[in-house]
Amino acid sequence: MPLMFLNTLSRRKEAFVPQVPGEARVYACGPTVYDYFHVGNARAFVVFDTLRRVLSRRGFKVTFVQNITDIDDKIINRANKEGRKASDLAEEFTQAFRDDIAALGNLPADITPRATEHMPEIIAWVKKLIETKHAYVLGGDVYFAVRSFAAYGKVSGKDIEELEEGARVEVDRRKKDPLDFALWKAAKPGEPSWESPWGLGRPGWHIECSAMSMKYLGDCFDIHGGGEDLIFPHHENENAQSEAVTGKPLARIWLHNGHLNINGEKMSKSLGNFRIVRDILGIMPREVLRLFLLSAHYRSPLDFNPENIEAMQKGFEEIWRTLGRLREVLAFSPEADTSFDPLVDAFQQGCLQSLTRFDLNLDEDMNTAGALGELYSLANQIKKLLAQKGFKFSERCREALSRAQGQLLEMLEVFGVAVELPQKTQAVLDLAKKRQAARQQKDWPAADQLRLALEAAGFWVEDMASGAMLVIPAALRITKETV
RNA sequence: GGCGGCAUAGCCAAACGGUAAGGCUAGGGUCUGCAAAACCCUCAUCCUCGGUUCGACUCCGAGUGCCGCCUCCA
Repeated sequence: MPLMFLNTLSRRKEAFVPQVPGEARVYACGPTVYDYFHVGNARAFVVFDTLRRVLSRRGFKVTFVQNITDIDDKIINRANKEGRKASDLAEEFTQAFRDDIAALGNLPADITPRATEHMPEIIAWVKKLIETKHAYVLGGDVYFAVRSFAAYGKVSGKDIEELEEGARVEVDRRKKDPLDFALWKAAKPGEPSWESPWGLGRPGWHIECSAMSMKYLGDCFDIHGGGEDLIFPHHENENAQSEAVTGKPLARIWLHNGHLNINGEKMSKSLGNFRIVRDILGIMPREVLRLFLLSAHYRSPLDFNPENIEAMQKGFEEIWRTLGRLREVLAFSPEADTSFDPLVDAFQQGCLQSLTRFDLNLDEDMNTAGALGELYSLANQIKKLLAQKGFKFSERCREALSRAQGQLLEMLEVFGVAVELPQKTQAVLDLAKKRQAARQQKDWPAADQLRLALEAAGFWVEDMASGAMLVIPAALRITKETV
């Protein structure tokens, strides 16, 4: 079964067939560094981080490129407002982006090209577009002529004539066509600028992505991804300025994630209804945020609200608890009793089935929501086996549980969730020992007291029917302040 | 106005023609020194109306309702 993706370009599901067998070259649009990124941005980042994990899991050697736009109107505007140098502002938020994306748990991109470090490549592309008559110079500006590229509109499925009727932008009369967009902008006094054949200036928004993606991934790479609000004009323009020259689409498959809503409305900078990831990670575990962001199919809208987050927190705690129990139980010495072996067979089969379905879901247009269901299903099967009353954990059973533990961790890894259970300190071990002793002597007040002490130390206590006591690290939690 | 998407139980959310995963919540029960946890059981015929089919949540048409893009935006 091949990986399938719904390609924005063709509007249909297509099998993933990379240009170079066994390799996957992926480009995902990164941030414009003029502010901290918000949860809506994070959705895109997490979705495409998951994409590369899925591709890796499927055995592809992935090259993942994510750009950083560090020169742009918004950066200049904010810098001006704050009386700072644009480059300083960009530097600050580039670093913030790197910190936050790591805190989110994303794998670092293989390459994180910055626009300001690729001026020669960008200028070369603009020149090439002028030479091939797809662009023209107006004063110190250079524009792409959309009419020169017959397939303009193919990415977004828009009709060029319709677009013009609805055009809401104020039209620069000098342009040949209202839809023509800037490849190069002449610098205004005081603005950051670079030398070019057209005088001092800076690149337009779209050209950097074309220049950098093709530099690192080639003319026509495998997957290009971003939020659905980038389809037009950003990706449309990126493709136009590339394909006009190369004759090939910039990427074979274009993937776009749906928006993150907040109270039913798109979370966005301009609406002002955004929550920055930096703050959110201060009040909730990143594991919960990631699971939440992947709890709906990537193309569906997803609503960021306290109820949905709380539900995910509960689910995460179950998984955490299951892993905690496994750690405890696997530390027990094996029992000789093998009477439960038939149960073990069914258990192993069930686990394997969950894992298989997990992968099938991911193969099918990266259905993380379906895959998450299988993850829970596996966790439930483990919990049920652990809960067998009087169950003797024979060597065979322990092996099965251990395998299931590995499977669960594998699944979590695809979601970018690495559960690191805190180790029990000597003090905790001592408290646990004392509590067991108190229980054996039926000294209930002491046992309860010790349980409270353990809870204060961050560990849950679970008494098993067999008399054994599990000491499980308490799960990370959302702090009181509601999201 | 143009283009696109979505409508599944109290909430979230899968299923890509064969008779509705999973999570949260809720109710009932079992277990337990207590508490916690755990375990068991219960809870939808899939917006409306037509059509195609042996058979549709899944395909087609119409309607209704949301949402997004068409301007910076992940």
